[in-house]
Amino acid sequence: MTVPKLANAELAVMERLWQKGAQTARLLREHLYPDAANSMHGTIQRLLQRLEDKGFVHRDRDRAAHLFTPRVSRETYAAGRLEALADQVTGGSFVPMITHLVEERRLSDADMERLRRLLEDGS
Amino acid sequence: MTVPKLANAELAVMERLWQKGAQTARLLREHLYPDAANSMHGTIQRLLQRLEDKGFVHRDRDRAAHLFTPRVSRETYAAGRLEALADQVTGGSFVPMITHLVEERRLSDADMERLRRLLEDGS
DNA sequence: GCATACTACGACAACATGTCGTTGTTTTCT
DNA sequence: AGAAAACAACGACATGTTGTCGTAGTATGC
Repeated sequence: MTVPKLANAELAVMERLWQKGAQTARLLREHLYPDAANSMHGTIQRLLQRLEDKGFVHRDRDRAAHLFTPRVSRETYAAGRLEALADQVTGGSFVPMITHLVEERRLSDADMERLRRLLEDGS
Repeated sequence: MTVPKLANAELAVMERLWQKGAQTARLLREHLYPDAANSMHGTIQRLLQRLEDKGFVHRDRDRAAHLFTPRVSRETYAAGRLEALADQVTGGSFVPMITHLVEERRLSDADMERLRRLLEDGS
């Protein structure tokens, strides 16, 4: 699997990193668990370690409190999961999924328009 | 969750049902576990029951050996999962994912062409 | 009526996930 | 320097899901 799947709590951490770019474990905890049961510190550490193992974050050990940076962009993750989904369900092609969405009018007009432009000239 | 996520073994059953349209538990077992440890019968039953619980198959009890029919099409499932993915990762929009795929040239020329036509006139 | 095939379902091992505690190290404050 | 606070590393565990298997009961066919 090129892009491993993330669990909910892991994704919540990545979400914050995608927004902020670089955070310490403490900052992440304060945002994700505001009512701060202090035990949650260990939880964040665990999640960050697993994310590091999976190659999703870079850990900067220069300072006392490590600084974590996303290594996989949201777009890369999303596209990777989409590829995995396509491989699993539609033999690797995305068209059937998109087709179905278009037919059921699940795509907004704005989305349709942006896709058109994207496919026309790549702009 | 509108379209529940299926586990691998469950998906393998649906895969067969999508191809064949209607199958008994026995037929499914013979295809999915050809080396037929007979115990696998219980496994198939369990999987089918869970699929029924999730609303993915219809169970026809008229005959002795129940006949199972898919209730959710492959396209509906794929699109549903895609929606769930979009909700989870890109705030509900599909465009960022597709954009990324196009930019990385992960879409075949044929797929690009089919998408263009689809968006142009819905054909 | 008996053997066969099937359904229904409880149980379990394996695994992933989220949480928490402990231990040792580094930093900070006085 | 020395105590207190913050932090990293990691083992442990409860929980939920998944795939598998066994058993008990029921229907079928000979």
